[in-house]
Amino acid sequence: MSASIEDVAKRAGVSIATVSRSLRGLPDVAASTRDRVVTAARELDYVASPFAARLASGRSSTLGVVVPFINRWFFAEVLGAVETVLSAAGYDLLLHNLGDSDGRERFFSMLPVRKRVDAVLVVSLALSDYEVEALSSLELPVGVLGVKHPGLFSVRIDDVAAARSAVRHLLSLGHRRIALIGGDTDDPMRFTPPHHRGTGYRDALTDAGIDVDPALEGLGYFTVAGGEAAMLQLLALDERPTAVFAESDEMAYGAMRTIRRAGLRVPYDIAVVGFDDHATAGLLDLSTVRQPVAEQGALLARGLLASLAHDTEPSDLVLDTELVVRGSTVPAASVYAQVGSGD
Amino acid sequence: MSASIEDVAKRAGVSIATVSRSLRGLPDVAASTRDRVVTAARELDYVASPFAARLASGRSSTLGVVVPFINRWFFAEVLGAVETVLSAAGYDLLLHNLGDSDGRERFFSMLPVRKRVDAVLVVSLALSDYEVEALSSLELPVGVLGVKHPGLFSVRIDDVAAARSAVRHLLSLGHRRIALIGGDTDDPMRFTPPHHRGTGYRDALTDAGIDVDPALEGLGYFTVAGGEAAMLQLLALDERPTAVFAESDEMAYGAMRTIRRAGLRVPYDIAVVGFDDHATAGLLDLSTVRQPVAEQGALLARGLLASLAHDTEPSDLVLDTELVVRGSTVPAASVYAQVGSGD
DNA sequence: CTGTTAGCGCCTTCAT
DNA sequence: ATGAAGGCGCTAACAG
Repeated sequence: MSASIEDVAKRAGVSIATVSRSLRGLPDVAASTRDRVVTAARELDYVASPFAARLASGRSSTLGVVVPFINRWFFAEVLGAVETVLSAAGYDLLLHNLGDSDGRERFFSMLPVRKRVDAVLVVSLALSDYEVEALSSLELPVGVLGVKHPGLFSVRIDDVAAARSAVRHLLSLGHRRIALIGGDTDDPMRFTPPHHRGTGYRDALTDAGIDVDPALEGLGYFTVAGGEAAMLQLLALDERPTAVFAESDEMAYGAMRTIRRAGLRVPYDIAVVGFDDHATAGLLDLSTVRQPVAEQGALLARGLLASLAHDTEPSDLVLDTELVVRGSTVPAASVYAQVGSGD
Repeated sequence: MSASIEDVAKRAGVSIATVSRSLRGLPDVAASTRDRVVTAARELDYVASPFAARLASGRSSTLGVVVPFINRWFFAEVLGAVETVLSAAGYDLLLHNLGDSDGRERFFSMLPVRKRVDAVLVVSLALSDYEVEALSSLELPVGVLGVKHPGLFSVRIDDVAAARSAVRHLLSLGHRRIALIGGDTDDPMRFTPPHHRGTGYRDALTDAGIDVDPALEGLGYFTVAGGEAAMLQLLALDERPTAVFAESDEMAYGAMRTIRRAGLRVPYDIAVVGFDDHATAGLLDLSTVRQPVAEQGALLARGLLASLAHDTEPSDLVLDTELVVRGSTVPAASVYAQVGSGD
């Protein structure tokens, strides 16, 4: 077996208590003593057994991170940022991927993070009362990304306002018949974005005095393929839209593809705005709403770590988004005429 | 605090040893006793403290998973599959994302998984001797995905053969001037695919009696943007290629985009083959080499778990790949003529 | 089949 | 500034 604290103590000629104090950087240790201990530890290639330390201290230096689908761009991006923060702080990251509603149910009923993490970070789930209660029963700091819950830490963007700004952009270009490609608000996994971004879309239209037309709202399920299919339906309408707001860039990609396949041009026949500013949005010249993805994850992770260190109160942080106008949006065809007539 | 094993023991009227045995499903416990214990545990909402259990047993029921970049499609896909297997088996997953060569260096020198996992799973890294030695020093089962190392478990595909089949496909269509868009073989992160797939490309050409032309090998860095840039250079050649083999679908997407932007047609002016059968390859009608991504992760995870359970010997599993021909590859223009002339 | 009893390796008072 | 000693909560012989 590898070296234990006692081996180090013997080699340094001190007690195990002093070894513990020295190696953890606690005060009240003579510099010379600490040096001897550190040297001995290095020579023995010693690292403390985390389990023994956790059992004795009650702290686990571990964060539980819960994501709905690890293999989607947004979640992977968040996870990467969280991992960076945690590993820099010497924390372990226990990963839980829900996958589907069964996995979700299993997670919240079993709570596999019980007695093994100091805090939990949940990404982009609209939590039910039951789920919030389950998390609260852990009596740990809990952070949620994307939603606000009383008593929980949160970092998010204002999805409603962000969506509104995207649709307003289209309105300002003269578009009046604007479609929505969104997620399923009845999805069993209950993501937060579909609700909020859909609301922002409708708000913007209403504010502009335009009636909301349910026929213009397609379901894209946050995938490229879904965006493609949704756009196909929209093109089949008697009066097709002149612009589309997709609740994610990936759905926007699908929509653009369908539009072009139908022999129409983006943006001249149909303008498209996405949401996220996904890595390839620039390449595809897609106008979109940029949100700070990694930053949300990093800030939430840091907030939780800070709370563990100083017992801070739950906070709610709302980050800014930014409309990025690229080539996929231009004035509606109808506007050219109006402008030409000097309106 | 929450209930401990002693609370359960008292409530069930047995000793803590019996509680331990009952709850872990060990033999030699009377059914009636076990029932009482299980009931008591449920009533108290008891779960064993993993740290105490780990300290006492020496087993951690935890796997360390190391990925180069969590936010790339391939790794996220693998990670998802691994997580599914582990959580089903009651194992915890400790995630380590290397990110860059600094992170990599840090991981292998500090070995933050030390004393906290039962096995380690490393994804797609060409390990240096030093790194293999570091992993071996853990004296744990180690699995690597994508490469073979003596003494380590591995699951992989035959990258050389797979790449060769893709290039052969182009050759069989009559293409003679075939470009490669690959990863940087000098990349400090040293992925395994660039080496092997590049070799397969060159082998296929050589086998067909075609000289390998370094000018036809572009660097796409496994990103869409990189593929785009590499293709731009290839188009600038005096004699441009009639076909391209990209070592990943994402690079192929970039290449296709550049080709079209240049006013050329895929596949008629330039045929494109990718690698992976990425989720959107079908949508983009890209011919490619399908590899079982999630399956590789799942099999490796299961192999490691099996090794923990039965102390099996390290195994090396090579999974099949499959050439998926779609619309991005057709016979070279030159071939039409030949066919037309009755050749 | 069940109970007793050492540890597992460290942290943390409490003394000194 | 350092040491001694009692847990932390469980597992794993060993008895019986």
